[in-house]
Amino acid sequence: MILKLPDGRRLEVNETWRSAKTLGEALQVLDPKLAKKVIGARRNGEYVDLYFRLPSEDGQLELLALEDEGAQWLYRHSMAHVMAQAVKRLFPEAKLAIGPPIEEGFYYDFDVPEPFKPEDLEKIAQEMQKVVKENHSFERMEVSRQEAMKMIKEMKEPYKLEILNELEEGEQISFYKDGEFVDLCRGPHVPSSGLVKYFQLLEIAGAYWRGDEKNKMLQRIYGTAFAKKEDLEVFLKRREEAARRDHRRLGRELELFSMEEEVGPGLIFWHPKGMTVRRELEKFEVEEHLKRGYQYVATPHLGKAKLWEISGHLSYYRENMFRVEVEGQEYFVKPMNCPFHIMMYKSKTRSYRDLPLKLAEYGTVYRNERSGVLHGLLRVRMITQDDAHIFCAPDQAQGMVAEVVDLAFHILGTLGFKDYEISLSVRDPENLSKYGGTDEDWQKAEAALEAVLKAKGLPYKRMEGEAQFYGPKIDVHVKDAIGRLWQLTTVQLDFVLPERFDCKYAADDGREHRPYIIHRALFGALERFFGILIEHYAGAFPVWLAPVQVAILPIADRHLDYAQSVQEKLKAAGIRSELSYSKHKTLSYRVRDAQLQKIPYMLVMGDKEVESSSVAVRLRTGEDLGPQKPEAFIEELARKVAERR
RNA sequence: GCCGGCGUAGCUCAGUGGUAGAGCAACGGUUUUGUAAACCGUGGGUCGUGGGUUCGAGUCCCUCCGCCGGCUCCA
Repeated sequence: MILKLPDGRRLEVNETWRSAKTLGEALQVLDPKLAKKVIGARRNGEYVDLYFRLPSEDGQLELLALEDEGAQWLYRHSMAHVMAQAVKRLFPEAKLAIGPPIEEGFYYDFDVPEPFKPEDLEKIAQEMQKVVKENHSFERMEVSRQEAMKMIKEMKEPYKLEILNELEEGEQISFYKDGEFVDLCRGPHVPSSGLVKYFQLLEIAGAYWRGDEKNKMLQRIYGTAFAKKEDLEVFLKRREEAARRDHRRLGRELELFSMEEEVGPGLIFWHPKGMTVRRELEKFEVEEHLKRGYQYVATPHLGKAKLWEISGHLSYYRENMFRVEVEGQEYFVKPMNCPFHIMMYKSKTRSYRDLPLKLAEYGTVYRNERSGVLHGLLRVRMITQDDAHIFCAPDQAQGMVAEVVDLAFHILGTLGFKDYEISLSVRDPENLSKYGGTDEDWQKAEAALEAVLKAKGLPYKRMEGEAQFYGPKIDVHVKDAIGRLWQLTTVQLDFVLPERFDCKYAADDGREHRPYIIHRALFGALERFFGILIEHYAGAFPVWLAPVQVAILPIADRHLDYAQSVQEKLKAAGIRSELSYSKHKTLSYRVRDAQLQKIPYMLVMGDKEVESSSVAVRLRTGEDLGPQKPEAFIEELARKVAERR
C-alpha cells in the first residue's frame, strides 16, 4: 500500500498495514504525529475516514489534512450532523431526513411541525457553536440490519427507517455518534466536531422528500463550512459579488429591460438600451450566419392543434403550451420553431442539391413554465431563440455539426467566454427502446458527434441517457467572469421529426431519401443570454455593445454648441452618444451619473477644449486620457467597434 | 404547482391598531459649474388586489396577484 501524505511525500507501508484494522489505527502505529493531522483519505476518488477498513490488496491512499482539497467533503458532512444535532436540541420533535455535503456546502432536511423562521437560523447557529466547542468525537458504529432497525425505531425516525429499508442486502449499515446525537449515516466524517469552526447557515427552503412533489414537503437548511476563516470570508464575498452583478438590479438601473405585473410573469420588455445591446448581438450573429450560408426566415406564432399532434408536441409538451381558440378551432402558441421550418422545407420538392438547407429565425416562442421556476431573465415564458434548423443528408451531418461548434466558439469567444465545458449526450444503453429512429441512425449519429469533438481535440463529458428521444446532442457550457457555468449552445440531431412530417429529398440515385434535421441555437434564448451577459460584464458592456458608447459633458452652457457639433460627428460615424447637460447639474454630478450608467467614454469640454478644438477623454475606469482631437478619438473608437471590442 | 419570506412614492427603505414619512430621482428657482452627488423650494401614494375583524387597519385574519429563496449533488 502506498500512502500519499498531505505534504506530498509518498510512503510505502506493509507491516503496520497488515496488523491494523482501520486507517486510524494504522496511522497511530506508523506515526502518531501524522495521525493527529490526518482527518481522512481519498481512494480512487472516493472519500473515506479514519474508520476505513484497510483493504488486503495493494493500492494508493491519499491522506487528507483538514486544509487539503477534498477534505471539505468530510467536514461539511460532519457539519451537517452538527447542524442536525443543534436542531434536535432546539426542536426535539424534528424528524431527520437526509443531510449530505454538496458542491458549495451542505444541507439537512427536517420534518418539523412548524417551518423554520429566519430567526431560528440564528439560534441554530449559536447551538452549533456550542456543539463545536464541546468537541465530541465522531464514533462510527457498524451494526446488523436488525440492530439498526431496533435503534431507529427507538429513535422514532420514520425517514431513516425508510432509508434503511431501501438499503441493499449485504451493505454495511452504520451509525455515527457525536455526543448525544446518533444518525444513520454511511460517513465519512472527520474525527471530531470541534475541528471545523468556520461555518455559516445560508438559507431555509422547502424541499420535497426525495425531490418528489408527491411526497411531503420538508424544511431544508443550507449552510457552508470552511477549514480556514479566510476561505469562508472569500466565499461570502463572492456571494456578495454575485449579488452586485444581479441582472435584475442592473436591468432596472441601466434601463435595459423590465417585467410588468399588469402584463404577466416571465414576459420581458426590452427597453431601448437593452434592445440596442440585443440588436448588436443579432447584427453580429446574422453577419456570421450569412457567411455560412444560413437563410433568415420568419414564421407564425400560432399553429393548429393538428400540426402539434404530428410533431408530437401535444403528447409530450402539452402542459407547457398556451392554448388559444380561433373560430371554434384549437390552436397553440409555438413553444418551438421546428414544425414551421419543416413546413417551409416541405413547401416544395427538395433535391439533394438544396442540401444542406439552413433556415434561421429569431423566433419568439412561448412556454408555460411553472410559476415557481421563473427567475428574472434567466427563466422566462417569452423566449426569443437564435434558432436554426439544418436539413441535410445523413452523411453531411458531421460536417454541419463541426461548423456549428466552430461558429459557437467564434461568437462566444468574441463575447469574452473563453472557458468551455462540453457534453455529448447519448442514449441510455440500458433502455434503448425509449428512443425514436433506427439503431443504425443512432450508432452513426453518435459516432459522428464524437468524431467532431475528437477531431477538434475538445475534452468532453459523455452523458449516457441524456440524449433527447429524437437524437443525440452536443451542449456547450461556458464559464462567466466569476466562474459560473452556463449551458448555452446546443446542437441536436433529429431523425424523428423528418419521419413524422415525412420530409424527403430527391437524391442523385434518383430515389427519395429522408434528411436529418439539426436543431441548434448558439445563445439559446436571447432573454436568458442577455441576463447572463449582464452579469458576466457586471453591466459594463464592451464599447461595441454598450447602449451608450460616449457621454458628452459640456462644462457650462457656453460650451453647448461645441458639444452638439461633436455629437454630430459621433453620430455621423455611427457612434451612440448622449449629451448630458442640465443647468442644475455640476460636472461632477454628470460624471458620476455617466460612471454609474457604465458608459465607456466621457468627453468633457470647456473653454480649453473649445479653444483648441479638442475633447478631454475620460474612461469609466476613472482613467484620464487627456485631450484629443475629436476626429482622432472617433477613428480610434470606430476601429474598436468594428473589431467588436 | 408546492414550502417559506416579501409587497408602503419612479428607486432604496422607515413606519406593530389612532392625521402616511425620509433619502435619491422628477419638476421649479438660485448658481455657470473642470472629472463619482452645489443650494433652496414644489408636486407625487386607493400602503399589490378583493374581502373580513374593529369605533378606527399600512399595521390583525382570509382570498387572489406579483416578486424573492428553494424543491434528490440521495443514509
